Amino acid sequence: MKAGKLCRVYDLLLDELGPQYWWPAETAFEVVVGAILTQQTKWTNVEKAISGLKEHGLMEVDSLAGADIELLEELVRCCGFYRQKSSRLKGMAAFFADYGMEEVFSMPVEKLRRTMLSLKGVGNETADSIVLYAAGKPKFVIDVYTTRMMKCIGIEGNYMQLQHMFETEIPQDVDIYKEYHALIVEYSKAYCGKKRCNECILKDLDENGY
DNA sequence: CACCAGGTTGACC
DNA sequence: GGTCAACATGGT
Repeated sequence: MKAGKLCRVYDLLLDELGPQYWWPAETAFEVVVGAILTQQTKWTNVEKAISGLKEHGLMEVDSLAGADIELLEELVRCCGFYRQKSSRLKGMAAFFADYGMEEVFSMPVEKLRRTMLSLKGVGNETADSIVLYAAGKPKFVIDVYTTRMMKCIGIEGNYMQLQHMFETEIPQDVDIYKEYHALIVEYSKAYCGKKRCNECILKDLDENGY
């Protein structure tokens, strides 16, 4: 890609794993729903909830906004935090029903980010996932895997610091942002335990000439 | 049986 | 402006 450390890591991850083509979803709205559901739970649980929502015709703005809260709780229970997630999904849908998803997603990146952050249940990571993967705008998503991997190659910082670093050191490209985040997650899940985190990435960089 | 998962929130320094 | 328990289920 280029010469910086972050670019070399990207090249290594892409070579080892190949493109991931995130986010797995049929529609932009499904990305938003998945982004809330996947918080602190495994994706397999989210898939179950999503298929249940689809079976009940709730994977669309208006129907989800008007859904019965007890039915929602039942459908998303497999994702944990079901009381919070059910009401937050409904609140999110109500917001998009009011303002229109097209209208909202056409806002400039930073304004869209702030708007998403104003929703209950949407913090930094979820907001950025929505901006990048649902609205298709350039925002780099930081998560626990990213923080851990950066720490292991000698880079520490809070969410906004790490995000700023990524956004200034790699090309500002939506597809690269999408792939990079996905690659970090998949690499971490595949090769790195909770403790010995990403020690291996340093070895890989050296041994493979990145 | 203990621990973790593609976090966020509100309370409290 | 940081830290921390609470939120909850399902898999290993």
